[in-house]
Amino acid sequence: MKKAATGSASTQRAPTVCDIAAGAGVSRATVSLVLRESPLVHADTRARVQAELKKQNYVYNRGAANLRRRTSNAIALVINDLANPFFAEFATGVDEALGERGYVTLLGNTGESPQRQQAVLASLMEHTPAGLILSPAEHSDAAQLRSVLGPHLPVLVFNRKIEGGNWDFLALDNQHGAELATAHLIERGHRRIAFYGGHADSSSCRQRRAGFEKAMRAAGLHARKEWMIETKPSRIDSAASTPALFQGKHHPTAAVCYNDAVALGLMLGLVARSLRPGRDFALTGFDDIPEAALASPPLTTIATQPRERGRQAAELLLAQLGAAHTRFRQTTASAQLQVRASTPPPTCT
Amino acid sequence: MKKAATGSASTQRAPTVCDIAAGAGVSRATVSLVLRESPLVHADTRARVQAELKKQNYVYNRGAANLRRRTSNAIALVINDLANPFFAEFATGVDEALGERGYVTLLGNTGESPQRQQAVLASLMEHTPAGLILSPAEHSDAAQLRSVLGPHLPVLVFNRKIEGGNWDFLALDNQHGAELATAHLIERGHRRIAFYGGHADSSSCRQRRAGFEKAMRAAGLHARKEWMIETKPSRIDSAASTPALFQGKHHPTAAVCYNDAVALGLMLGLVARSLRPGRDFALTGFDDIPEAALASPPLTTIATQPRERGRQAAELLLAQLGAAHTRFRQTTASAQLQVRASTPPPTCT
DNA sequence: AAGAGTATTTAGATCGATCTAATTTCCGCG
DNA sequence: CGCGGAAATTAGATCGATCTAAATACTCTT
Repeated sequence: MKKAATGSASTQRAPTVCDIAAGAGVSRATVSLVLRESPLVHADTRARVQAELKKQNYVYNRGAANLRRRTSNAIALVINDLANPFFAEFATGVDEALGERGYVTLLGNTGESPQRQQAVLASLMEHTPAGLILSPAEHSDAAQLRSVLGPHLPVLVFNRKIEGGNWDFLALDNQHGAELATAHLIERGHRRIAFYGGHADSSSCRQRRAGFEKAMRAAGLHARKEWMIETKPSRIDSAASTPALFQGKHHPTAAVCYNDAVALGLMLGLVARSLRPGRDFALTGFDDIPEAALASPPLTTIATQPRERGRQAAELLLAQLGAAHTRFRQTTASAQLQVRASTPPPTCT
Repeated sequence: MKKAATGSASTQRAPTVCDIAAGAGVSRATVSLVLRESPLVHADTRARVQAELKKQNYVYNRGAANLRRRTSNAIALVINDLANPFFAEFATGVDEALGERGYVTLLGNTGESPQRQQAVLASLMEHTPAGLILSPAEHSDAAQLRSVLGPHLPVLVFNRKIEGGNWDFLALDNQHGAELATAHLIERGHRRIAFYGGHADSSSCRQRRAGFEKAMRAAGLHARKEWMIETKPSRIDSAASTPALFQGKHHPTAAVCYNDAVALGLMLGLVARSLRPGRDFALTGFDDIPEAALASPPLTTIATQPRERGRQAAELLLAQLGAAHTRFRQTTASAQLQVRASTPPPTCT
């Protein structure tokens, strides 16, 4: 009510616990207790302090609090390619789940550059985050990472395993996913099936190939070397590499693609050869990005639910914060087959 | 080299200026000066301190520094829909530009909810960011925002003007963009053109409609009320609303769509009616999201270069930090017409 | 009405880096 | 050799909230 007091506080600088304490006629300590909702303070006092907080439009200063508390409510989230819808969805899920639990997201994007990743992490570490969710850039080095992160920071690695890094890891079930896709094609009657796209030296590609081979073996089929084709995991390169599928005497009638981007590229490449995807040739993707459902024909794919993975990553990390960390653990998120029109039976047997 | 010293520091807790000072035989103040690259300290001393910093693997504590300095290097970035590739690209651009200038991004996502926006902003404000880049949720309230943000925080609003908010504003040239798209269709020979999609009460939709009407008027054509169709700005709802275009006696031969998502949805809706987009019906989008180029047919659209806008937003905000803020200013980013195959001339006139 | 026991409040030190206002060191020159 | 002034360094207070340990205020009980 007293204009002078309110006025001077709001125009000068942000009010502090001191100002509130003075206004409410209590000590700083009491104000601090109210802020942290301690049951120690008397209901009447609490009410008086809270009224004063509102009156002075107080905003809590986490930085100051963290200094003494030695723990913060910020979680660093470092993404290898934020512009990729898959990771944007993942980031959305992380931020959503963290926000619900009262945490704040410190964002960094590395654009697949390990150098930039080091720089970004170093910068974020200065803000003493309580933990880190890292979707690592390709060819990340465990030793380098450990040197920026220090030995104590709770870390959850997503998507790509880091060789020699003992951090908790949330994996997509690449192998099982590819197995499902392959089995689906086999069930539809395909016998000559290729595995198309991806870098064979990336762990996710190796795992998907393994799933493919396992399903083929289980059906008594042979996974031919010349039908294991590498491409960059991009639409463009995938489209350009299409001819590699049709070089020998026999051609495959279907392909399990490394991911949706590759599958969509392959569709373009097929069209360019006057083959109609979903008619003359069957193919599956991986990820279930939004476009997959809208391609023509709609793409049969493996759904990984990136937003859900983001939420899961956040929860795994927060769980790690609570408990004393024992051993590092790996979680594998299951993937589901999403059948659409791109996987008809073969036309000629 | 002395294992005991190094060991005890690294296993106990993070080293502070004190530890470095002790190790290098100087005072905390000197270490602090070295950290801030002050020219006051002697070259030899600087070298000695820096060696010690490296030796103890020191990491700067921004929180502590900010407390005294009353300024931080964190910028809050709050996005209305991070899962949308347009905003994901925007966020990528912001983070990129901020990172280059030594700033760190505090991320928040609101999912178009003004309530969540208030909560997210309140939470981020506790970290005393140096500024805010806000892509506001629909129906954001200026007064509410001002109450969370306080009167002094440098703010840059992106994309949606907030009624009654005196903040710097980076706008897309919605009107001119829509004008370009419309003029392009007219130039191709279309006369019966619809404006399809978006919420008529959103400012960006109003502006795009205004551009559409302006171009129509300029060509002596009439923008029919019944061909101004509202949909949610999503693919699904757009596809479902397609029949609205074909109700009267006369049908449009082309549509200027609110954005790419709407245009891609409309394509689906057309196909469902056995109309071939890019053959029997011409349509344009807005945004030039990556999918636009890969749709079939590839979509003629208005390119807004979201990543570039992100960089621009970051630079505008940082400029505002430097100078004493005078008046609030509006910047309008130009948009370019990107012609692709979705806009043929009309089949029957 | 005093004492035990609980409930509530608080003074003062503390977190880690920075700022202010010195103090100390260094140098050249008379 | 000592003095002035620049260069380099530093002790101690400070930022805002929290913690510790102790003081003060209640409530019963007898």
